[in-house]
Amino acid sequence: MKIHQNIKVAVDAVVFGYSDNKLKILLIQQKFGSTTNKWALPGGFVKDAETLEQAVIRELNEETGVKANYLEQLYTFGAINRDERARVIAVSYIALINPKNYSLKADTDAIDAKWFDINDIPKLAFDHKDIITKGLERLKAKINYQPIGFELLNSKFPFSDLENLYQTILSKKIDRRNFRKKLLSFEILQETTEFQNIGSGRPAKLYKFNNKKYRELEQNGFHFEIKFA
Amino acid sequence: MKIHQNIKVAVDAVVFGYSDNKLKILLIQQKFGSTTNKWALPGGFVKDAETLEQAVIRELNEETGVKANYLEQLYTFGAINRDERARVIAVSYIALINPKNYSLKADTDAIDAKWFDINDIPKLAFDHKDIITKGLERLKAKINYQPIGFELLNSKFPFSDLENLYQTILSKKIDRRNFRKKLLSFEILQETTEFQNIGSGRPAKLYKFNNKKYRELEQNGFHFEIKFA
DNA sequence: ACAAAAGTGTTTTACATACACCCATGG
DNA sequence: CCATGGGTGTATGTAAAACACTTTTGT
Repeated sequence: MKIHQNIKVAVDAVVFGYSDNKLKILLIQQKFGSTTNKWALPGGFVKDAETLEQAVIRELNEETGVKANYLEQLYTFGAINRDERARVIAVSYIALINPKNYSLKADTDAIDAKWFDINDIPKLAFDHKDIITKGLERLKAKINYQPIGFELLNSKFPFSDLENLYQTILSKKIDRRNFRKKLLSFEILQETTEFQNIGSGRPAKLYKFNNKKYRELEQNGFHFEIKFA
Repeated sequence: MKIHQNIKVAVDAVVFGYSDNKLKILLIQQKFGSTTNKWALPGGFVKDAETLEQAVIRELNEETGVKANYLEQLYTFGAINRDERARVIAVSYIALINPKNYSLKADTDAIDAKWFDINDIPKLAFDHKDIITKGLERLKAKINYQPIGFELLNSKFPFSDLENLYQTILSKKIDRRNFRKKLLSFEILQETTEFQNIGSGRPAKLYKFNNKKYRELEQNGFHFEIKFA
């Protein structure tokens, strides 16, 4: 096969995290190199002997030290001049992680990694802003018909966390009673015996997402779906 | 930028058509070359100076002579051995066309192109079967929340065509009265004064999809959505 | 007159929405 | 006892689902 093609393949990850009731994105900064000082999505070139997914996982680990619980291909960006240095197409992914589970290795020699509030993203390299926009759209759409929000929370969480998560991501108020009623009706949340005590207010009962139950229900044709006008 | 990467980038299209009340897919057959006799999705390598989308459009035109009204990126397939000859990643697209608008140029020297019933797909090259599966999933999901079905029909069509299209793609019976009521409630269908007379039965009034009206409504927050258990 | 497809309304059921007060704890 | 956040039920509105007969044409 003699094809003369000079296109490089990269992967980039839009990593979402949730903490302090805010939706965040994980960005890195090359401390040295051609794009110094510009923040960018974690990512890099795919190796000849690894799949796209392996490449994202590897790059994420190398650059930030995190491992995503949830990883999903987002979109492939192929504009001709998205990288001025060469023709590079970027296969992008979205990842969900719980920031509390990792301390970013911001101390390595080459790279700084930080969480940024989704509403306070700095100027980014390449077309990474577009990738984030697309990623956010996907996230907003997806939490309505797949129970992926749990990936952003602690494994045991109070109902209010889940509620705030949805309100934050969708940027809208949701009635507490209706939300709770709906979620509980799915029977994929498991009540624990534990409580969380913040300091003021009544302690909140903690729940767990029952993934096994969810998969069972899914098999039987159940379809997770939330609709809040 | 010195990256030693030996990965080629290709595009492939899952082209859906609808005729004789059947959902079809457009496949090509290399008459000569390494994959002779195996049917495959139309597609090919991306040129250095064209975008991914331009590449699909070009390949589609070269190999089959069709031009898609609707084209949407589907997924990027990056398994390591999906093509035994080299490492090739495939950015796949789905396209919708009305087969009646094109006669396939099955007469060219190198390639045969044919419509295949979705339920009667031959053995395919590479992982093209997987790509079709993914494409079909996307199509099934998407006709429920975007008015793309019209792209598969004549610009003026009887209600029964639309109804059959949905029933065929979703593989389920839909109540005629409820379907009609729902679609009409959106006010994106324009009644024409024409009728279609098949030969037996009462002639059917023809409708047009009012794209302009749809875009207006969309702007005002309207969201096309069909739900049939 | 009959076969074939188009066209048409009403009733029932389920789910989404709207809405406000009491409870348990810490300070 | 007050501030803070957690927990709960009901009534109303709206859209989905179920369901069968009449109309228009060709033969």
